[in-house]
Amino acid sequence: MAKAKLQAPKGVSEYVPPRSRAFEFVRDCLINPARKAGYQLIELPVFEDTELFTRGVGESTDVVSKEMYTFEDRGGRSITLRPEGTAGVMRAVIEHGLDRGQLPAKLWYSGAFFRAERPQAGRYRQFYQVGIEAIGLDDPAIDAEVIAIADAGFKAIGLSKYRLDITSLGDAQSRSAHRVDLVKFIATLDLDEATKARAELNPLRLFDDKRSEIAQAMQGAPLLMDYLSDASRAHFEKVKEYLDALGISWTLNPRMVRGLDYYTGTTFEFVHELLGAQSGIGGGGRYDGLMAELGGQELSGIGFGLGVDRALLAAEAESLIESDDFVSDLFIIPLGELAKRTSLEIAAQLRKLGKTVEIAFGDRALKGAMKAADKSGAKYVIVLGDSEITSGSVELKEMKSGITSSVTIDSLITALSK
RNA sequence: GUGGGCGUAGCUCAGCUGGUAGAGCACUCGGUUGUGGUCCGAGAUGUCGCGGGUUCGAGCCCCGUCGCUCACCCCA
Repeated sequence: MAKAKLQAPKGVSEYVPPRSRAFEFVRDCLINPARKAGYQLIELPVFEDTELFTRGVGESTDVVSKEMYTFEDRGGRSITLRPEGTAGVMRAVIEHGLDRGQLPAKLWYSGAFFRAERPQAGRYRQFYQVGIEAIGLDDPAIDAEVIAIADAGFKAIGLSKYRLDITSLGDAQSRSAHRVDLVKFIATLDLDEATKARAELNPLRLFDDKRSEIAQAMQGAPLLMDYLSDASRAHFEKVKEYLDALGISWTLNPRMVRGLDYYTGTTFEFVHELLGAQSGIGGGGRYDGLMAELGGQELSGIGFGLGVDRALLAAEAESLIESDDFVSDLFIIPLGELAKRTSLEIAAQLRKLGKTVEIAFGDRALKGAMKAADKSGAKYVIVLGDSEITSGSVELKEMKSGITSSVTIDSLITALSK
């Protein structure tokens, strides 16, 4: 194409019809379980003070060190397009005193997030997540419920070819004991400079390296799971027990690593089998130090982020998406100027009563309009001309059967509701 | 940041050892004066990503460039 042609910025996900319908469906499936569990909407800005993320997410993470969209606003403040949801929710909870009321505070959100990465299948620079956060309760039962809510979302879509990985990162005590031994172990490995630097920032990251020589070398590394304090272990055992009781199958993955520094205790990840390299469709965990880190009270929290784009990709990979699940109740074809006006009135009436109504504007040939009606998937069609308006009755055609019946315009609503 | 693949109509793609573009789908109109799906006919749509080079001649070969895509690092 010519270079003057405008196009979307690199690596963003866009959803246009008809696929946008599937996107909407997937997103709603992921949101509804949270609503049913008493979580309430929190709608936040897509940009925040950069410091929120450097402090909240952690400077050692790739997300913060090289993937943030950061810029200066006109007042010279450093602003960043949100790369994830939890930090912003914590900020708002503290700012609005939601942590002073009934606990836990249970919130859900849905929207766009941004990371300046090299795009690939299932990884976009602007992507969509649905997330929840439960703040102020460290009962293992809520860990299980949070996981169950995510699972219910995926199941509502119809997904089945995925697994749930869980582990516990323990409390601060558990982690520092493990870290000492892990660092010692890593020091015995022969690593390139970049990997060494990464290990220094967060040695756990090496567990997630996909290069086979690294994975092999890490086989004998000490596992955090073996360093859990009694309290952390007991908490984690309970979580597993509750998941079993819920009939949610899980896989213990002691090598699982999450990319954000705030995670503690229970962490989990949903991995889909049919996706490419970016197979994580959702994940989350506890973040018991985050509130305090951001200047709030010492409150624990747990939450998840689910990838809407990836869940859609997964649904398509499992052939779950029906191409035409949207249908209008009625399609009106007006013939002439008066009919056009009357159509608008009829449509407005019926829409007020809850019907989905489309009108074929543009004075096209009747055959073309019928074709458009057919394509739209409308259940019924009426042709509205002068004779119909004067007589007050129309031929209501049921598209599927082709049968028409004569009904008065005033009784359309009852005819459509049959 | 690193590596591979690919750029031809709105979409999916074909285009032979170089001879200045084609199919299917979709779209519009007609066959059928105010009733869709099938069928038949007609029509519209391209600076072959862009720039340069080789050649009598480039969609095809060469160089550059931009874009897309997949993978690595990492993540939803």
